[in-house]
Amino acid sequence: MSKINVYDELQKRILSGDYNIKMRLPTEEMLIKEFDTSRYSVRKAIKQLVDDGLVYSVKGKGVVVLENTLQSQKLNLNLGKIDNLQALNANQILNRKTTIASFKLIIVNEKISKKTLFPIGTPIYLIRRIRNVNNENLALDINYFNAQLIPDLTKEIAAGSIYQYIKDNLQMKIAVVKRQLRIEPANESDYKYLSLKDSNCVGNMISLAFNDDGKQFEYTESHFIPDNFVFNQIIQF
Amino acid sequence: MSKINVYDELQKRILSGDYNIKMRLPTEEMLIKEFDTSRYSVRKAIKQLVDDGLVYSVKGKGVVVLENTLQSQKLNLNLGKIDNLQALNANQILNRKTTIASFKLIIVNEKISKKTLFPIGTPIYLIRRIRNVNNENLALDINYFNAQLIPDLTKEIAAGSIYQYIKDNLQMKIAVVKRQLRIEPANESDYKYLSLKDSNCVGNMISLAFNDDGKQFEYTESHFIPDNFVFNQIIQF
DNA sequence: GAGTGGTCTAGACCACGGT
DNA sequence: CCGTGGTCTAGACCACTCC
Repeated sequence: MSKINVYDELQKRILSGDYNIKMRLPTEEMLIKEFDTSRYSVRKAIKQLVDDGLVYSVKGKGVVVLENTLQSQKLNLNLGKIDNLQALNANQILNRKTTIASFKLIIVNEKISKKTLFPIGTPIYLIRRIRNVNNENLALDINYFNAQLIPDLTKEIAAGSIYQYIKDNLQMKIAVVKRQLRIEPANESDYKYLSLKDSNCVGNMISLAFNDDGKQFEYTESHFIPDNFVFNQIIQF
Repeated sequence: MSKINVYDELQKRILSGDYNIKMRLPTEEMLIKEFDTSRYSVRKAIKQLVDDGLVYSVKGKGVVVLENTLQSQKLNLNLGKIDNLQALNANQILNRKTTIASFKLIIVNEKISKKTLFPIGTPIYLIRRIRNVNNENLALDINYFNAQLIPDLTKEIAAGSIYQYIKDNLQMKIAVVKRQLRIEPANESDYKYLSLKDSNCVGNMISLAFNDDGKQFEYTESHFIPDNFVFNQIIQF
């Protein structure tokens, strides 16, 4: 009999409501016995469930199952881990298209350096891409890629997935992405490129991406039209 | 000689640039020796640094220090852990005021239940509060508190901090808050209560709060005017 | 006081990166 | 191959909750 994964099994039970009545998980000791494993493994699984926002550990009390796990899970279809466009609601997108609005190789000056955190003098690809879904221009991505770390970019690559290129062709590992979201008045190019309709604001998601050498290889601003994306967060106290 | 905290010490060194040149932390074994502690404690400290977005662990390679830690830390003055208003940029707020726009005790109907996830029939306090900072109405909070879990609310309490009341008077522990942020067209009450100026959009931060029994005691929508708050996130791959 | 999760130690083996 | 971080086990003690 092969060992089953503690996390998968507990998640399944929680989501199917097996623990809803008493609002508690079995104690660590009971889980150790049931799954015939060590305390380390049980605690690792519980830690994952806590990160998912399904349960909460209380010292001296037990592991509490949060209410409305099923419904509030919908809140938590986390904006994926890959491409920036995935910040959009990815449900049944029928027809998506990427258009290159501009593609340049430039050198970082003081102004750009201040914004992107790239050192002055760094060569970078500056790419503006329009994300069209079902005939609406939902997002304008303004990418700054360090050309020393991400060399030989072309319009053709940019029309597809640059992240795919980074992983498959350059075999570079993406380690961490830091993001900040703000709401801003739409600027000239937002009006030009986005299907803003009556809105005069955009969401601006700023991303800094780092590879596994700790080097920042990307600064990106994604300008989104309202009503088309969500941003989730779980805070533990 | 009392033991120093591994996390605090490593964080201090990273932020002061001690490891920037080689972009690596010492190996776990070296840290175990230096701090005269167990591998568990060293790994716990590193885990915290990873969560802070300061470093990244790579198997077979080491713990890599991310570039621009100081600058991108600014990105990461995480929207605090307490009251919803802290989603605002909290720098040097001179003069803040809360005004109660409405205060009602109502019973959850089907429509409200669908939105708030409270069961139909639950008594709730429905409170609308205007957050005024330096003579601008920056946010409109629409709170739904389960009146069985948060009893005896008054306008006076609501004019101050309800979270303070929950913790100090009710001695209830807040366990988890799940949040979702969207951008929406401003509605009638947004125009009425907020200093929107020319903008016709608001940020809408939806919060579900749970106590340490796993019960959801709050559903809140915070409507913010643009340009006045940020939302941060760190994603590990 | 009994039972719970949180911290910590000591040790083993595995999987991956770079030489 | 060696050195790295990742996983896992077994066991001890601490801090908190609740009766």
